[in-house]
Amino acid sequence: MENKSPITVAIIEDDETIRNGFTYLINATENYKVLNSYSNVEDALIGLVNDKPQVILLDIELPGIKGIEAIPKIKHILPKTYIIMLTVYDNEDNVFNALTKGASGYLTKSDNTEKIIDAIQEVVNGGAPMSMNIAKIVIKSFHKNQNSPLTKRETEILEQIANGKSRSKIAKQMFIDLETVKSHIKNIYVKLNVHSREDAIKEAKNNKYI
Amino acid sequence: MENKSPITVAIIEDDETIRNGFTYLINATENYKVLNSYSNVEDALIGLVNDKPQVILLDIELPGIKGIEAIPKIKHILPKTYIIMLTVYDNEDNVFNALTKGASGYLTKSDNTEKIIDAIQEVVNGGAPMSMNIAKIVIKSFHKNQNSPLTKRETEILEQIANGKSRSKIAKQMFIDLETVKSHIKNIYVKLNVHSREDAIKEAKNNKYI
DNA sequence: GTATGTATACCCCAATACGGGGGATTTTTC
DNA sequence: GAAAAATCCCCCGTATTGGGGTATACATAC
Repeated sequence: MENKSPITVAIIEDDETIRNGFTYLINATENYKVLNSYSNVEDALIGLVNDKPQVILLDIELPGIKGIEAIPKIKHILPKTYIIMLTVYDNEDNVFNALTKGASGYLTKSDNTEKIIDAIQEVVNGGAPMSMNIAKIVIKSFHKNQNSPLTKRETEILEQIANGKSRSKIAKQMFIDLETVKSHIKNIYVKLNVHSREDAIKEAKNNKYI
Repeated sequence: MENKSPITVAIIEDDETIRNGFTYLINATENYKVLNSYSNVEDALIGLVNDKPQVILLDIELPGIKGIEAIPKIKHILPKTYIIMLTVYDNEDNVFNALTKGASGYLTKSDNTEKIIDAIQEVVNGGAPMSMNIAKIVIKSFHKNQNSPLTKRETEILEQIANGKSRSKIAKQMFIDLETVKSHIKNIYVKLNVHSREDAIKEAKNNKYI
């Protein structure tokens, strides 16, 4: 298998020890090759154009341009490159920001170092490698509150409101009278202790009622 | 370690071969015990009250009440029980429905059978076990379209609209004039070829512009 | 160095939607 | 059979909406 063209990787990580460690580990693995490693995003954006790696390991805590901000910049010059985030912290905002900006994987450095090879393989296969704690955060973000004060019908209507629908559209779509929708909305406002669509949506999303 | 109280599991799966296979596999593993297995949700809902398992393996394709509908019913009687979905299909809607209703894990049966033990362990540890293809679907749902026709400012405003904010609220919050917000919204409508907030939100979400 | 795109701001208008006040009836659920 | 949920009705004044047209400052691009 030694003739197979290797999976190419680039590393952006300011800690020299970690950077060299990963480089060594990856290069020591058959069919994997580190094309280049960078200590900051600014340098990386210049070098990556020539490297054209399949996978980039991207640290979040970097001097200058942060890892999160780097994602769209990298995607801009290398749209097909897979980005795997590396970090010591599992900050929730960072996780969702990185994912919405286009990261394909997210690993915390507490992971066994060897897992990085599996992660690279997985991402090349179209997968989405995540550390256990990251998977937990991601899945939890989907879970709805089982203790919503809203009834089923009220929840349905609030969801439609959150989709920007007017009362009359909601009425037509649900085959009920406009007045019924108004009644439900009034009840929703009382239950959530709000006085506008905006606040109702905010409150409901905060509490994961919708 | 044999004296440690085992992790208790229940199985809801209509295929007898699979059901018995999992039961055997789990019971054969130290510190794991299948309390009961059911071929349908109706029976399970009666028996589970006494079983009180820590983890439930729940098939999606079931006769009568489907696995997805079973989740809230199970959560209702056993709020602390972890539910791991089992299925042969990785249908997207099913994945998101199961997760919003409270499933903690999602495995496709194509997975190596032994992985079920790891998954049970992971879920008990507060994790979120997923098959590779499921992780991919979940992560992909976060990715935004990098080819949005909307400018940065337009995207910001459309996000606020999707949060139910009025033009005037958006103006105040962004420290710009109401008329400026109106101009942006007009441009958004032209670009997305829509004529209402509702359609703009729908179009933007469909294309993952927001 | 001029064209393009972006963000900003202004005016006018008619139609609709909104939030809040009150009350009533039927269907479902426990 | 009591309680909760879903349905429908009327009145009111204010705010919001979508669409028409126009204009300026600024940056970047080519």
